[in-house]
Amino acid sequence: MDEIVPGPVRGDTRHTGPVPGTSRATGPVPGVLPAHGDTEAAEHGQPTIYDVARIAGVSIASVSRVLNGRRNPLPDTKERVERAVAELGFIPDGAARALSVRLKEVVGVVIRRPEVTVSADGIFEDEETSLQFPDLINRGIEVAAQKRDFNLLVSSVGLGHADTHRIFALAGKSDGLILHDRVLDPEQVGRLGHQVPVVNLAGMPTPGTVNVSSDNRAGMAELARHLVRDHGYRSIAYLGGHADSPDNLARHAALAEQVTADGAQFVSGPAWQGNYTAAGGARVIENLLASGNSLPQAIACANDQTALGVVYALVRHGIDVPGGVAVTGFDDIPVARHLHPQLTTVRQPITDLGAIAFETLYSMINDAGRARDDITLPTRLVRRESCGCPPMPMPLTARQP
Amino acid sequence: MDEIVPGPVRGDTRHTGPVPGTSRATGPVPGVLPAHGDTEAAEHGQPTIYDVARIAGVSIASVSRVLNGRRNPLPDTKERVERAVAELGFIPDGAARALSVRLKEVVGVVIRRPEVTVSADGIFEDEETSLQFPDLINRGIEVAAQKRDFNLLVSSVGLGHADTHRIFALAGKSDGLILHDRVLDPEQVGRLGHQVPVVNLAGMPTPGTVNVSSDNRAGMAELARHLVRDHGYRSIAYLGGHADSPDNLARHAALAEQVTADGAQFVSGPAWQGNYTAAGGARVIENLLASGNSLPQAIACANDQTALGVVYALVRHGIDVPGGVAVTGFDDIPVARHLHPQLTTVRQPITDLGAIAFETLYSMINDAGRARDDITLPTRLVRRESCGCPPMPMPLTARQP
DNA sequence: ACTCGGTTGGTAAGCGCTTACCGAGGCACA
DNA sequence: TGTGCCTCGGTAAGCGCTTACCAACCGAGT
Repeated sequence: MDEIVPGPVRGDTRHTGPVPGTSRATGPVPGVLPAHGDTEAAEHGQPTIYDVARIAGVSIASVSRVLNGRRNPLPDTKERVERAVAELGFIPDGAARALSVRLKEVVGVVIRRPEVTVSADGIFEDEETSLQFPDLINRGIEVAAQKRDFNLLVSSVGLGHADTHRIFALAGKSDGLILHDRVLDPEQVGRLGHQVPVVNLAGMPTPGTVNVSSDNRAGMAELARHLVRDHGYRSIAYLGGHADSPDNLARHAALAEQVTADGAQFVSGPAWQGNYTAAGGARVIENLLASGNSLPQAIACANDQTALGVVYALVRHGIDVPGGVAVTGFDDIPVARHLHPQLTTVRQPITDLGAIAFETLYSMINDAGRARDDITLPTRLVRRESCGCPPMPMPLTARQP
Repeated sequence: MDEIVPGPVRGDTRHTGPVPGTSRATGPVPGVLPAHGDTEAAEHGQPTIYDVARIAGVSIASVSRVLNGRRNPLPDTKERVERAVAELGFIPDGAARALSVRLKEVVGVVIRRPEVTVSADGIFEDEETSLQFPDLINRGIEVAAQKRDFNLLVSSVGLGHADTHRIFALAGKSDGLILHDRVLDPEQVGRLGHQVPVVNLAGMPTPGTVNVSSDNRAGMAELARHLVRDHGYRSIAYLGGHADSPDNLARHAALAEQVTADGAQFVSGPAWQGNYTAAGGARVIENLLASGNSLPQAIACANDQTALGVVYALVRHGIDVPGGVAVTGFDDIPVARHLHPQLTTVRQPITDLGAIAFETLYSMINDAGRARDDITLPTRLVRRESCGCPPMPMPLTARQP
C-alpha cells in the first residue's frame, strides 16, 4: 500500500459516459438515493470490482485475475488486491459473472407442492407437507452439486398455468432443470427440453430429456416373492400412489404380475387408491373397514408414507400388524426403521438418485451435444418386522462418539 | 405480420462493433463453436431478446416492454412479440435481468449439513440425514418466497473454511441470506450482515442481522408445569441438543428453572448430551442404562427426533413409555403424531418460522435502511400420550375426498 | 393550419463481471 | 548494446437484459 495512486474516480475509467462523474454511480432508478460525493467507496450499493481495483491501485482485470486464480499475478499485485477485497468486504456479483461466463452454476429443482388436504373434522392437515422422499432426493442433488460448485434453486409447483410459467422462469435462472415426478405434463417437458437441459426423476420417458429412476419392477417383484413364497400369504393388495405417477404404475404392474405368477390372489381397484401420503393410506383403510370389507393377508403400499398411515389406521381398529395383516412400504425412508413394527420395505438409493440426476444434468450442461440414455438404479428388499419376519437384531446405536 | 421489415441482422443494431457481422455472435471463448452463417436464428446458444426482436420486426425495447407489461404496447406490437417468443421458445436470461434491475429474486438459504455418524457396528448411518425440521422450515420459506416471485437457493455447509467461503459465494448469487442455526460463527455472521441482508433462524443475536425464533422459554415452561403439576413427576431430565445451539440453551434453562421452581428434581449433565438426532438420543439412553444409572421419571428431549431415538432405545430395553418413563419432544414434526406412543411435544409454528424469516428478509432487501427487531413466535404444548396423558380421541382420517 | 399534450417505438447506455488483445518491461542470448 | 521471447498489467469489448431519453406520430384544441 505504498505508492497510493489517487486513482481515477470509478466512473472515469469506463467507456465514455456522457456525464463522467455520474456514470456507473446511479442505478436504473436515478435519484432514488440522492447523489452523494463520489470521492470514496461510499457508494450506496455493494462495492464492485471497480472499487476494489481503485483501492488496490490496479486494473479491474488484475482484480478479476487474482480472484479467479488466472495467469499467476505478481505477489505484490495479488496481495494488494486481497487486502482491498478484505477491506471492502467485496463479494463478486453472481449475476454479472454468470452473464459473462454464460454459466450460472445453478440447477433448478422443481418439486410437486403437496395438495392441501382437509381431514374429516375440517382441520387443515399440514402434516402431509412432510414430503420426506423429495427432500431426501434434493439432499442427494445438493451434495453432488456442491462438488461442482453448483447450488440448488428450488421451486414447488402445483399444476396450474401460473405454475408452468414459474418453471420456465426457473429455467431462466438456472443452467438446467431437475424435475421431480408429476410437475409438468410430458408435452411441456418436451418443450422445455428443447430450451434447456432437463433431467426427470421418475418421469415419463420424453425425447430430449433424460430420466433417472429406480428399478421399481425388480424391487416389487422381490417383495412379492418374499410375501408369497416365504410367508405364504395368499392374498395381497396394492395400495397405490398417485394414479398418474409412473413409479406407481410400475410398482402396481410388477406386484400384480409376480403375485399372480406365484399363484396368489392380487387385490387392487379404485378402493385401493392412495396418494403417497399417510393420510391417504389411512383413509383407504378406514373406508374399507367402514364398508365391511375383509382385508387381504398383506398390503403392499406404494411408499413408506402410505404404509405409515395404513399401520396407524389398522392399529387404531385393533388389527395387529403383522399378526392380522402384513404391511410393507417402498423407499425405505429413514423413519421406516423406527416405526412399530419396523417397516419392511423396498430400499431405493434415494440420495444416489439425486446425485446421479445432478451428475447427468451436469454433463448435459457441459456437453450439450451428446444424447444420453435413461438411467435405472437398483433396489433391494429390506426385511423387517411388518411383513411378518422376526424382529432383526437391532443395531447397537450405543457408543460414545 | 404484414409489413415485414427486413430487420437488420442482430449484430448490426448494436453499438459500433468493430467486426459488424461477428459481434455478439461469438462468446467469450471464440472459435469454440466454429462460426456459422449469421443469417437466421440458428445461433448455437439460446435465443436472445435480439432474436425475438428481429423475428417480430420490432426493437428489443418493445420486446422487453411486452414481456414485462410496461407502457401498454399497441396490440399489434404485442401480438407480434408474443408470436416470436412462442416460435423461438424464448426464455429470458435471469442473470442478465438481475444485472440490469439489480435484483436477482433469489434468497440464499444455508442449512447445516448433518455430520456423518458411524454406528457401533461400523455401519454408515445415513438415517440421520433426515433433517426434517430444517426441511419443513425451508418449505415455509419457499411458500412465502413464491408469493413474491423469489426462489430459494440452497446450500448446506459444515464448519470448515471452505464452507464459510461457500456461504459468501452464495451471497453473491442472492439478494439476501437466511441462515439456519449453527452455520456460521457470530463474528462471521456480523461481517456478512454488513454486506448483504441476513436473517438468522434461532441464531445468536447479532448486530446488523435479525433473528427469527420461537418462544422456547414459554413452551418449555408450559411443558415443565404439565409434567410436574399435572402428572406429578418428581424427577425430570433434559436430553440436550447441540451444546452450541441457542435453542438448546434456552430450552435447557427454561426447563431447569421451571422444574426447580415447582419443587421437582432437574436432571442433566454431560451424560445427557445429545445432538438433535434420533441416534444421539438413543445413544444417551444406551449409555445411561449400560452404566447402571437409574432413569428419571420423565425425559424432556431437545427435539422430536431425539425423542424418537429415546423411545426406541427405551422400548428396546423393555421400558414402557410412558408407563416406565415419560418422554417428550419439541417441534411437533409431522411424524410425532404417528409414533407409538404418540409424542407429547411443544409445537413450534415451523412453516411460519420460515415464512416470517422470508418476509423479514424481503423487507430488508427492499428497504435496506431501516433496522429491524428480532422476532419471537409463540409455542404451545401439545399433549399426547408419551407424557402419560390418555390417548387423544384420534382424529377421523376417514373421508372420501 | 399550427401548436401542444399524450402515447408509443427506437436508440443507446449501463448493470458488474471476464477475457482477448496489445503493449511494456525484464531477461538471456548473440 | 541489440534482439527476441516471455510474462504480466491494462484497455475495452461484450455477456443479455431494462429503461432513460428522444423522436415520431396522433388527435384535439385554438
